[in-house]
Amino acid sequence: MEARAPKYHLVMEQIVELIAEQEPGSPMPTERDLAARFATSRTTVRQALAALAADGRIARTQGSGTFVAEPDRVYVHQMTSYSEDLRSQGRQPSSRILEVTHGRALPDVSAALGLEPGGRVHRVERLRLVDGEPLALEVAHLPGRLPRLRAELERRGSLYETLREAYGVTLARAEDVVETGLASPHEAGVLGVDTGAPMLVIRRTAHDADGRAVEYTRSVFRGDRFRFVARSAFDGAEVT
Amino acid sequence: MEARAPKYHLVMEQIVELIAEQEPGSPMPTERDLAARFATSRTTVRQALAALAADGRIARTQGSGTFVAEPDRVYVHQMTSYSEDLRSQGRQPSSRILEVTHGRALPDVSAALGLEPGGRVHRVERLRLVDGEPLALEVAHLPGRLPRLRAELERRGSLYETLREAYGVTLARAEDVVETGLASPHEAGVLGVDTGAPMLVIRRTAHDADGRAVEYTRSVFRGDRFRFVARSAFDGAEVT
DNA sequence: TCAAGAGATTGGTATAGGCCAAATCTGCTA
DNA sequence: TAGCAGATTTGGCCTATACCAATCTCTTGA
Repeated sequence: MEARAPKYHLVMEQIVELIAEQEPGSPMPTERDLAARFATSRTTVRQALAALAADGRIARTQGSGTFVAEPDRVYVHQMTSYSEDLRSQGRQPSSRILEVTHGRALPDVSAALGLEPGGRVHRVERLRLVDGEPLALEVAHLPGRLPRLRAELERRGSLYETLREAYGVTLARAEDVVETGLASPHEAGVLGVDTGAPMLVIRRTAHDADGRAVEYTRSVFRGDRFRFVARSAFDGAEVT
Repeated sequence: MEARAPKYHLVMEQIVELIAEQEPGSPMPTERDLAARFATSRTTVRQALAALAADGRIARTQGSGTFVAEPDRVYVHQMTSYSEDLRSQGRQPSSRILEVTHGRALPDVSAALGLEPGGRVHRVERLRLVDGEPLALEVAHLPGRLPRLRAELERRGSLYETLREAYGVTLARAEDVVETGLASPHEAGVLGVDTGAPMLVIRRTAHDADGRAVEYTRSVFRGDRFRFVARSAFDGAEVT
């Protein structure tokens, strides 16, 4: 039942010991040095380093080197306002609109929004930052007529505020499905992570008070930094 | 801003097209065949296949081959009983006790439970299965005196039921922190996934009505199958 | 005919090395 | 002294190959 540990995992553990007493920011030996030190190939070292990077324990910069890192965790509580939540942690949230389009919905989107296949939706792609650093890439899909959406959104910043004030759309309830994903090249590029890095994906479907689906949003958070916090009062629920 | 897509990502997309019309269970070309077909190295093909396996779209068996798979998703709602939730989805949940120990808590555990460093805790390691297939590895840490814990737990199956009925411990509220993780060799072995496969990790801290921490549990779910669902009523919360 | 063993096939892991891209350093010139 | 160009360093990506482990198929013997 006990799986044999691959060599790169052992190397990873050795690297953890190596950096245990190092201050965040301090440089580590190069990949080539680590390979010589651990008498292994550079590829094996790279696998070990990738796993540590996925956990935010090291930061790797091409051309510069690999550095010990303190995981800079961001916690977001489900029931609270994202921005207020971050501010209460002393963080500075901001966001940037990357693209706003209007076109046919892909099958998963139209299904989530209860549209007929190929129905038209507005698509808003935003980058979410904390203290100026990218944290998440969010693509919202919104059905219905939303004239001048980009301008209205740029004026207010908040998508929900925009929906409510500019279009009379008020959200009543939402369902978040949390899962893992691997960063696509596009996501990797805008978030400053590697393609294939583990990400925390949240797919939200929100409905208004009449039960109409008014939003389907897929958000991809950096797995090394983001933590989703859900609280519950007990009724015997045993999630685990 | 657009990152160059690594070759393995392109190969992955080609493989997706290749299997788009295939039935789940149907065999795919071998790694060596795919490498020849896409004029690339087997290592690059393997990277592409690993990404698809992480999403549950293919199943890889050493010595046998690689097969198209239908992601067999399991959805668990935060506010409901795990077992009842699964049964309502027509699934058959079960669990198996792997190990029950009593010893010194590691620093993260003692911190989570508000114990002094090295304080003693009971540790219960369980495998969670759905329809006979491993889904999660769960390690619960429980403070206090819990005599004959293993026997009591084996009698009842449910940890919370055991705590309540055998030890008078009733949980009042819990906080779940959801994050990504990579499967350790141990986790990989018991869950039947590869070391390093992306996992959804839920760390739960539960308190009783007096605010005492009575449980700290880390659960590691297969990222290719497990989805954590959280619902909220709106108060302007904008998680994404 | 069935079971066991041998051989073939296929995925799993690792090595050695090459080449490219990003960052940094060094040296030269204005 | 500052800026720029070139060289160097270091991480990022890929190739070719070898070997091992798990599974499947075929052959042989009882």
